[in-house]
Amino acid sequence: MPRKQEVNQQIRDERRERILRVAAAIFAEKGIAAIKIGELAEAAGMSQGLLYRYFSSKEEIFAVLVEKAVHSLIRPMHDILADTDKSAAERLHDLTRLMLDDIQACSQRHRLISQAQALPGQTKEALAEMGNYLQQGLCQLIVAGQQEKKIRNGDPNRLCVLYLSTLQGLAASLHLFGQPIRDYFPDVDTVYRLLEA
Amino acid sequence: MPRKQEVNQQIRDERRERILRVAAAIFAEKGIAAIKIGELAEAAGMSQGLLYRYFSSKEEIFAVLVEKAVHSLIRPMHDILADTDKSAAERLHDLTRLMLDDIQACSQRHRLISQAQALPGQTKEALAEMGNYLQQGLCQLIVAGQQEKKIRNGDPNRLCVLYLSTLQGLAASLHLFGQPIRDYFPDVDTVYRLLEA
Amino acid sequence: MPRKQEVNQQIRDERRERILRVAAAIFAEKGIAAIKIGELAEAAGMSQGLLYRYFSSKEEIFAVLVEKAVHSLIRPMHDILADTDKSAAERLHDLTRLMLDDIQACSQRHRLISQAQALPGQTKEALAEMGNYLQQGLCQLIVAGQQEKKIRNGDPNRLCVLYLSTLQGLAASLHLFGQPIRDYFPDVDTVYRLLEA
Amino acid sequence: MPRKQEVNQQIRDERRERILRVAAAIFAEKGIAAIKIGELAEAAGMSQGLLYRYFSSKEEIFAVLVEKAVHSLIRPMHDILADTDKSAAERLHDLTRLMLDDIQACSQRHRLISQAQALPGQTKEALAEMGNYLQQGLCQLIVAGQQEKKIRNGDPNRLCVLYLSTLQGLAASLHLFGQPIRDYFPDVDTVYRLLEA
DNA sequence: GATGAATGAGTTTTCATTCAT
DNA sequence: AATGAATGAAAACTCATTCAT
Repeated sequence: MPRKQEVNQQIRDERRERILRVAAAIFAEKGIAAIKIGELAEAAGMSQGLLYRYFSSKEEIFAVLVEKAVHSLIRPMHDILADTDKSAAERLHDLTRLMLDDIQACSQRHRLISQAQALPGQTKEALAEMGNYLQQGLCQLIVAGQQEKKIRNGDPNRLCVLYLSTLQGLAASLHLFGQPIRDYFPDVDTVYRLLEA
Repeated sequence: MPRKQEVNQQIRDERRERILRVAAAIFAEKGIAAIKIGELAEAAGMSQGLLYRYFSSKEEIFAVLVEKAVHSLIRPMHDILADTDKSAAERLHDLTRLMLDDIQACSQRHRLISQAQALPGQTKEALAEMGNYLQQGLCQLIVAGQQEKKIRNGDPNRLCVLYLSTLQGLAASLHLFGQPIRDYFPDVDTVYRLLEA
Repeated sequence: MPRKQEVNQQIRDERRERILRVAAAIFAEKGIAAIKIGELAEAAGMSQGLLYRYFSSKEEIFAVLVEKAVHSLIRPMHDILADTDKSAAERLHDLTRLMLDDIQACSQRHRLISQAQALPGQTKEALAEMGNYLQQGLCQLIVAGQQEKKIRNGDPNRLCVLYLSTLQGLAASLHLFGQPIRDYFPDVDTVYRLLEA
Repeated sequence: MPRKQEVNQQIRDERRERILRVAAAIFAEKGIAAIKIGELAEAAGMSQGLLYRYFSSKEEIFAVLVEKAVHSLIRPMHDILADTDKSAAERLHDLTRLMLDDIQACSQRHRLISQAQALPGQTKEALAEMGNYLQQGLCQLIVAGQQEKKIRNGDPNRLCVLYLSTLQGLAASLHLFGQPIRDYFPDVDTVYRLLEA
């Protein structure tokens, strides 16, 4: 019955995803504190007991949620860094577009990160690491860009912090105020100007 | 003999402030969901019962906290708008400095706003109003600045959203990552550049 | 300063009465469980602390309230029993009128008695005693009336129970349903018919 | 394997009934104010948490208790009214017997009604409606009985009020004084005499 | 594997009573 | 004597987690 096992595994994966998706939705609507296991199980169309076969605790769900959010930030950054065909300035421009698009598509994912402080130490550390990774990668690009004379001068770390904070702020605003922000969401070039020489 | 009324009132005011201060501190450390009435009362050096003479519920404490945070944003904005002696560009520069200083001094206050979604409808609406007020005031200044040819062209609302989001993002980052961010906190001119012509 | 003491005592008496009056009013409106010391003190126009100089506990207030209600039932009964000039039948007729008038004037007082079970043992016993006293007195009158051939035959205790329950029921109904009952409140003769030969 | 749905429902129903039964018993012994959720849960042999799966609040338990009491009054009245084979006088006699028997069997149920004032507005209104229904039905019968010359003359509403109050009073007395009243509980004919021509 | 009833520890909230002034 | 702030014990209520079926 190897076929059966495969099917089983697929069902398991789907369910896991569903739980995470529903959790993200509830979080988006009411904040992290409002995620109740009961509500979550119901919204995911399963019993509470079953939910515990997929995650060992509520905290774990949060942790995975944050981890996924983190990866969705790291992956594009990684790709951009690896894309050595382009100039640093071009890559920063690409990164900016990527991020802005992603924020508009799923602002809650980004916002989730800013609530991670409520989580246990391990997750927080992972988060800090991710922050460092992002910052370091970005710094490299900025330094390279500065050498290309395409990126403005100044401490690259400062530029980094400003740039990343701006992105995070946009995600938060978008989420908190919704349509009014969406209507006036800044375009790539406006944000990129933060970095431009 | 009963205590004199004014003395009483003074004590009341002090206690109320203390509760809010302690709540803000706990929030800063562990997030809004972690504020337990018991812990709060203990940290404020009073019984739980007494705390309920000052606030009718936990929710009310949150609401007041957010409201105060909102006012601390609105007031400086208001002052800047009223300061008609200066040019629009100067005033925007001043506002930027004011905000950055305030964020560095009390990032949790700013961050609190981004957790307001957990609150009941009324508070959320007040928040949205405040957002509108800020945005409108800022837009006026930006339009005026554009006429002075000191502020870059483009839809003023878009600039607004970007500018305010950047500030909020800085507050969030500062809070979330702490010292690393503080070390590279951007200076006024770097942020102001978002607006500059 | 004997005059001063007299005045003081008068003030004390008035306050005591006021507390009881207010307690009775709250009870009337919301039931015995709803009497909160804080509310009571405020409605009586004094501080909670002062209230405790007049009554040592909430329970005591209830006890006194019930006791007063009991006495207001016992006294007329006593008077009627003592009024040996009239025939038993006449006296029963008088008693009926007295009771009905009193119920209409202050139904809550009567109703209070039926909530006395919530009170401590002592008060309950006093209540039981009062019940016995009423029943015995009434029985005497009924037996005398039966000898006069003016009161219907049958076990006098049974008649007693029925008669007293009817009065209590009228008080309860009046209180619970208010005006609709007041409009159709039975007259003396209709009730007296329960006893009449 | 999950329990079968019908079995589950049956367990639920039984538990719900048990809670109500225990609540009624505590009420009977100590009054409505004395019902503590903790005590209730323990007496019903379940945890407090479980109890809240059956009733959303203490108030709701009261409300249901009163509602059930009300229905147990309305149903027999309804049946009697529908029993058109008999004369009005016969039906009133039947109703009287029914009521007296029920009062002796479960006086607390009747007494509960007189504590309904402690409940929220909605329940109180339902109660008033029930009062009206009873009164109207009874009035019809009385008027019919008067036409049959079997029921005494006089305003039927007044007779109604007196009759229903008498029954309520008997329930209250029975409960408050217990055995002494039970020993001398009036028989059907004695009470019926209130109505008889 | 799946259910949802059951638990119980933890949290908020209330309120009679006391106490410093 | 008078106040009303302060207490603390008790109550209501919530919810993550476990467990019998």
